[in-house]
Amino acid sequence: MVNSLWTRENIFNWFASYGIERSRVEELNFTSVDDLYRMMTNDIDLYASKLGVSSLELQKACDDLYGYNPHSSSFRQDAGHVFPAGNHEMMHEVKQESSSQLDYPWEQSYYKEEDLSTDGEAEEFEKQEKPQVQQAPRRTGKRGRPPSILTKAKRREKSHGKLWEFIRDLLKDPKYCPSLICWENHDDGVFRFVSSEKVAKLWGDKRKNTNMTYEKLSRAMRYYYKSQILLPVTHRRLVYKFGPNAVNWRCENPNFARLS
DNA sequence: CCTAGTTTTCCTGTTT
DNA sequence: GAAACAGGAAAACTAG
Repeated sequence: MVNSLWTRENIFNWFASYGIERSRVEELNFTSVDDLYRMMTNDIDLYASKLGVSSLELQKACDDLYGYNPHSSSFRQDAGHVFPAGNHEMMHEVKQESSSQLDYPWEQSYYKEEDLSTDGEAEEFEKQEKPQVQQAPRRTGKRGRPPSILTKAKRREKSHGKLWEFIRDLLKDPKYCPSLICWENHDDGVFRFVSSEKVAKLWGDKRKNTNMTYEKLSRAMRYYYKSQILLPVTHRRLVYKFGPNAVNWRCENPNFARLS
C-alpha cells in the first residue's frame, strides 16, 4: 500500500517541497501518511492555518500526495510505481502506441486479437482492410464508435458490467485502491482518480479496447450526472461523487488504511 | 425489428 | 502550454 512506502522523513521532505516547515508538520501527530491525508482533507482550513499555508495550497499538496512516490528520484510524477508488490498484471507497461499519424487508429491497433473467427462481419472487415493507398477513409463520419469485428459471443464475454460498477469495484480492491483510485471522503461517496490514465487502461483491458483514454472514460463518467449515478464535484480535478442511484459502493475499510 | 440506455469516439470551447 | 472539464454529435452495442 502507499503508506508502506513512506517514512516519516519522506513525509517531511514532501512537505518541504511545498515550503512547509518540518517543525509544523511534527506537531500534527500523525501515524501514517494515510492518517495524515485524512486528517488534512477533513479540515483543510484548520490544517492550512496550522501549517502556515493557504487552504488552496494545502489542498493542492493533498491532491498530489498519492501521486508521489517518495522513493523515486523525480518529484511528484505519476504514481506508476506505487503498486503493491507481486501484482504483475498491473506492472505491464502502459505504452503509448504512437498511432497519431493514422486518421483511423482503430484500423491499426484497435482489434489486434489474432482470433478473428469466421464471423461474417470479421471476414468482410478483413477483405476491405489494407487499402494499398494510405488512409482511404471507410467511414462517413469521423465521430462515433468504430464497429467491432469481434464475434457476438466474444463481445458479450467482455462487455458486461457498467463503467460505474467497474470504478466502484476498483475502490473495493486493495490492488487498485488507493494506488490508482482512492476515497476522498468515503461517507459522502467522494473519490478521486490517482492515476487517471492507468484506470482508463484497465477499463480498456476489460473491454478489449487498447485505445481507451481518460479523456474518453471521463466523457462516459459525465453522462452519469444526468442519471444521478454520479454527482458533479466542482473545483476538484479528477474527483467524482457517487449519487443517489449508485448502489453498493460503501466499504468497511476505505482506502485499506493500516491501523497502526 | 424497434427503442431506450450506455459507451466510445471526436470535437470545440473553457477552466485550472 | 498541458490537463481537465463541459457537453454536443454521431455511431455502435446491449438489453428488453
